[in-house]
Amino acid sequence: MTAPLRTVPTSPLGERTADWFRAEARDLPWRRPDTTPWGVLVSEFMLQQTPVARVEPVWERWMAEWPVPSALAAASRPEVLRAWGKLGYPRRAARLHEAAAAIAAQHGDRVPSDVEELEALPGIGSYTARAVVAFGYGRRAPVVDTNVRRVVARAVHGAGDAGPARVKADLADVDALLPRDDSAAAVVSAALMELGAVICVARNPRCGACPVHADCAWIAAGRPEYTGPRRPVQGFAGTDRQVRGKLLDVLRAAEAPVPKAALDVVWSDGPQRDRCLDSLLVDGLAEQTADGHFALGGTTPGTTD
DNA sequence: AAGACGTGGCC
DNA sequence: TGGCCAAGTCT
Repeated sequence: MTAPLRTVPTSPLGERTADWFRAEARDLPWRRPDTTPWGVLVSEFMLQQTPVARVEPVWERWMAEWPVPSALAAASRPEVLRAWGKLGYPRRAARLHEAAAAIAAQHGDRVPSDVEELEALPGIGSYTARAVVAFGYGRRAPVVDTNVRRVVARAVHGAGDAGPARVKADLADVDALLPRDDSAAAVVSAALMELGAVICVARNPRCGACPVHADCAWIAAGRPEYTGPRRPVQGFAGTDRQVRGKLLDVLRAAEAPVPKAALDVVWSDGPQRDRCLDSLLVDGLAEQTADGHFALGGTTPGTTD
């Protein structure tokens, strides 16, 4: 091999993180070499705002039951919601169900490998689209999630934490860390996320074990504390979110449609309860049967025309 | 463009 | 104990 005429711009940060990742990456089921892009897509839906440990068992069962998009598309909405279990944010399950139907019907049962096509699917935004391109197809794509934003904020910018998203600038920051080569870039993308997930964590980062501590702008600056604006922590107790959760919990456990009285017992505030039940109907997570009972369900993809 | 949207574990 | 946090998306 001849040496390149011009030095390829490389990032020590990206390369060292990738080396560390190749040696230390967690053995997660969706990282197995035989995982399909569909398996990656399912994992990304489940991992949105949800810890790895809770996702693992659900992902295993899900992929055994629905190994291809068309299989999920053929399932009923109640089946899908029960399989989702208590992962949280059940609208994700509904959107994954709808995305599967679209992939089966419009993409020949093959998960798109193009960012724009992916983002056109329900429940898939900037992060998930690029994660599928990188981890499902081994292609170069800047993957920006909360972990990566924190790593970049610290290691590159020397700040204590990331602050509010700056979508374009964040993408550019990460893009600058990726090598040109597709598969090498995909490894760096996974590696940056892993670093943020296990080493460069939000509280008590493990800088002593960090593969890039020598290149870290935050350490160089003396690990200054983050002073910028914090996203307000969302309350939960007493919110519609909690009530919806309780309602759905009853419907998930029920083998047959339940009378409204079975739902009334989970929350004493009547108006709030009714509002939440209605929102579940609107979201396609619950449905009312002809005899006025309630059940898991709602719009099933493919049944409308 | 803030705020809604579940659930549970950790310190 | 209770705030904080966990691979976001949508409106």
